[in-house]
Amino acid sequence: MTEQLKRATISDVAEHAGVSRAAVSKVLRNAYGVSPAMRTKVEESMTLLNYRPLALARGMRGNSYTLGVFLVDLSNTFFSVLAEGIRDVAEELGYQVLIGQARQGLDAQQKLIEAMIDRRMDGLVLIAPFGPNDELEKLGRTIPVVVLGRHGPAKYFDTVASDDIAGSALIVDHLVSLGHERISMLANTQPDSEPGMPQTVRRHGYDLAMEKHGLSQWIDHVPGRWGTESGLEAGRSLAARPLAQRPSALHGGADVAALGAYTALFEAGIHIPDDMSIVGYDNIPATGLPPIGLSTVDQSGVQMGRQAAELLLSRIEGRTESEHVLVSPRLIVRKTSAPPRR
Amino acid sequence: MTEQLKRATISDVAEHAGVSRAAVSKVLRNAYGVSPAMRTKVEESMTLLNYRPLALARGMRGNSYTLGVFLVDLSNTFFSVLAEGIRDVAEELGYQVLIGQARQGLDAQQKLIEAMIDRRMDGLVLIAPFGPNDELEKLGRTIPVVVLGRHGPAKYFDTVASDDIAGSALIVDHLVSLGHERISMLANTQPDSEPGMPQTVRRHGYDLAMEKHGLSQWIDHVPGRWGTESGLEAGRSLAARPLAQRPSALHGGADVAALGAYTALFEAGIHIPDDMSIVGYDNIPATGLPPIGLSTVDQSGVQMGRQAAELLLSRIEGRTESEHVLVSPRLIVRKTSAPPRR
DNA sequence: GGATTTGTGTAGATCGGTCTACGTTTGTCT
DNA sequence: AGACAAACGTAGACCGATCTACACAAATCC
Repeated sequence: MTEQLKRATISDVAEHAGVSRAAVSKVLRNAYGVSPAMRTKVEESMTLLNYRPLALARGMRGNSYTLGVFLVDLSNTFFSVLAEGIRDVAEELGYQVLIGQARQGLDAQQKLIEAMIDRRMDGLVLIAPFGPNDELEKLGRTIPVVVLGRHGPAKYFDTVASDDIAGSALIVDHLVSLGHERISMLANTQPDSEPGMPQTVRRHGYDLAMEKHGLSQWIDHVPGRWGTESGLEAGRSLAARPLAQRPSALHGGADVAALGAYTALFEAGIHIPDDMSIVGYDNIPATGLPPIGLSTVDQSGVQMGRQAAELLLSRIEGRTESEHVLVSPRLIVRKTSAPPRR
Repeated sequence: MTEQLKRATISDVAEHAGVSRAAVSKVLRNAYGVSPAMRTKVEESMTLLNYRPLALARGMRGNSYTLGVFLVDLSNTFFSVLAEGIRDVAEELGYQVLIGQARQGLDAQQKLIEAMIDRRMDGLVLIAPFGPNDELEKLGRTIPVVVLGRHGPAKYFDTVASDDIAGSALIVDHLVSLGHERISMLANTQPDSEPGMPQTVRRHGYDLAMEKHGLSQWIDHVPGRWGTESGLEAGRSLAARPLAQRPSALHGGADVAALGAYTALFEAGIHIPDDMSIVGYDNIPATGLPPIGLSTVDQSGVQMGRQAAELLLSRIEGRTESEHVLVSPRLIVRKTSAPPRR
């Protein structure tokens, strides 16, 4: 049984190359003041000794070369697509992405963010965080932060979001063009909703679009949160309404909720789209399964993830004025939206 | 604009409490040699100064209190359920779980694992890793490792897996009891398959079950990998077969693949379950959507995740003999399995 | 040709914890 | 009472990098 070989440290490399530790460190960081001769000499020793710098130790003074991605819900596959986009960009620049998943609740979120700070991550991407904008501003003054899914403006962090006003308009326009008038929306009415959160903006976009079409009288927010569970409940509550008070079409708010509602309505014998049209939002993979074929709005998650990573890295490099990116959504018509039967 | 307050260090706490840094460290680690008086004194100072130990610095000598979860595919929602189980247990014991997602390929996997080691994680849970068992054994001698989804035996790491032999038998028994004889299986035929991998064991379980029922002549492995893409292709290849060579039922191997096949067959006009029955494996959320209702095998992911975390933590505490846990799967009959039409 | 600048390399402090070794006090046993 | 062990607390090295300050040599300037 061979003894576990001790891994090489920067001192080992320095000794082997016959230079100082500081010199090796410079090579490692591509810092100024290294002659070509020295660089090759050191690099040879590094490969020879199979040296890998200990990211942990680097983090003590310099960068940890680690980015944290904060998520609430790993089972929302849209979020995992975002995470992929982030990873792709980060890896190209030698950063490692580590994902943390928080339990529900503001407390758990705070804990996880602290845990990431305590591990000296160089920056954070927050995907659909809860909580007031103030808190995020405070956080943004402590560590570089990009928030994915919340709209700007913000002073101390960047944002990348889908243009949710436009997205809601796409949905309402589409449904109206099919002949619908009575269009409800699954509105995320979490108690701590803030301006800029997608639920707030999408709801507002829905209101605006309805007004634009002269359908203000039919504006109807079905309360709940955006998750499968809550979508189920919302669907049941719709099914329980007397026929005369039931909408002919539904803006699902988010795919996970829309699919939940779909499920509940289906189980109640309400046929989609004959009895009711449904359009979701996010274009998660499950929406494409053909027996379902949920019409939805696509936000090109990978692209958004890449954008977020680029912003975060440039912020780590020193940029201080905040930037706010809006991505144009795209309507995807499948099988759950059709003219009302009437 | 208030200046960002510097965070308190262990020295600040020590000074405030009028004790040595070593003493504070002892309190922090619940180490031996702390009087009750001293403990309360130190703890008061800690809360007063709002002190949080820097996990990064702790990792330099002691534990980093961080567990790494390695994943290949974040969009496989079964994996995210596992991750939740791991997190729940780890958090109770003061460990933080961070998830790393690798690109496809052995190289990318190796890189990610190294990155986790370089961040001094205290232990790793590998979910469905690629690669030969030897490599994992070598890894297990470097750092505590639990492999989720691969069967034992193994000397230097623990495993938690579904009893895939039993799971495959559940599927075949169920289909046979419905009257099927010609039962094919989507067999994951990745080039680097190793004994102990779920794809290997489930395929073997299928073979055994078919033999048990005297159906050896119908054993049929449809080649591919386990992913939506590959499932689609497999489904198309099945649809392209002349009717006489088409199975009447399909063991999907894994839900993601089964849903892919479902999609392709559906699009080819083959109706499920009238023309063909399909049973998946994993019970991912999408299988429960009512218009689909994929029959499948449940492995209680949260439970498996919890088990894995418990094993990892006990290994970190010093256990050295490996343990291998097998979780009993459970058949879930929904709507995609029915008697053959004939 | 002396002064200044530029390029290259090093010594040693530093980050914020943990750990070992040891000194001091207190308690227990004969 | 003296010997010995247990309990408690501290000093200071240590983990593996980065970073600041500075020394020295070569190149450039007037």
